[in-house]
Amino acid sequence: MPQDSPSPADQADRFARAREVQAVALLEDYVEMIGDLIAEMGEARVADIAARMGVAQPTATKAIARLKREGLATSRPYRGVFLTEAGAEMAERVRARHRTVVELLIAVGVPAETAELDAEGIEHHVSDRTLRAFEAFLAAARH
Amino acid sequence: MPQDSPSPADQADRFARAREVQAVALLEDYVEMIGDLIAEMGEARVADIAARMGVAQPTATKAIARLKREGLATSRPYRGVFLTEAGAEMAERVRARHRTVVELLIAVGVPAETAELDAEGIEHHVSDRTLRAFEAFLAAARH
DNA sequence: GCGAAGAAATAGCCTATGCTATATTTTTCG
DNA sequence: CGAAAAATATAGCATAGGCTATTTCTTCGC
Ligand SMILES: [Mn+2]
Ligand SMILES: [Mn+2]
Ligand SMILES: [Mn+2]
Ligand SMILES: [Mn+2]
Repeated sequence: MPQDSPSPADQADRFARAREVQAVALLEDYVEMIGDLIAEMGEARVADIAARMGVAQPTATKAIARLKREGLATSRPYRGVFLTEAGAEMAERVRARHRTVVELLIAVGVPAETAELDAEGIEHHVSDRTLRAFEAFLAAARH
Repeated sequence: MPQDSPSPADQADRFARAREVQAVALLEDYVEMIGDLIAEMGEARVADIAARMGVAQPTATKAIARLKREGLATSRPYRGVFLTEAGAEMAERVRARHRTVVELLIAVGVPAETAELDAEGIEHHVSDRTLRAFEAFLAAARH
């Protein structure tokens, strides 16, 4: 069955969706990781955020400005970064999805290291519907 | 098993990898789709490329300029776009990976429509190692 | 309490991707 | 053939996300 190709309009919608996802992917990674830092170290410093993201410090500062602009984080000059309620909620959701994606990859035979590496990018494109399917598959696999 | 968190350096590497993937994702989508157009219509016109990508025509023109710069496509003003050998090779690889990702998603219980939607973004983050795991899983699932 | 060190902010630059508006070229058709 | 229409290119603008260099603020240690 050579599954017929999508209509041009459908395909355009898919690409548009992928672009939208991309626009929030960076925010998701930042809030998840800032949540980690607060949990592990009690606070999230700009220097640590930059180090974990693998970017220069001004790059992290600019990203934090965007998080604040979008209501996901708060901070005062020369002080640590905190998550708003919305930010913390997003962090929790993103963290859970990340774990599920890694587990799903491992469950279908991907080596753990590779699963972690690929999941960092894949996770952002996993819709709620797909996430539920992953969870159901994992529940079934666990008997 | 609370799988210990990655070292900051490891995590930074993962994020860096995801950023690199992102930089080539757009090129991959363009070459795959240009290949489709050539196969279906005999040629790839800028207007059709823009329509399928869901972007304005000048946006497509600019992307084509980048494809040319990177040796993946050729074109002359007011004429169609063609893939170079490297471009055609990439298109084939990307097309195969796209199919495998969709099949894998369906195999673990994702509805076909959703699989197509999510795959458009996921595919770019699927490494060779993960792709091989997907293929092995699908082969096994087919008994 | 004060100066050095460290952390964060700011300035200024770059590329990639979007867009709209407009100019130019090719194609079509009366 | 030649004008109108269609397609493509170009100009100019915006935002996101990188960077380095420099300034400013906080913290630490004597
Ligand atoms: Mn991620
Ligand atoms: Mn993640
Ligand atoms: Mn894609
Ligand atoms: Mn694709």
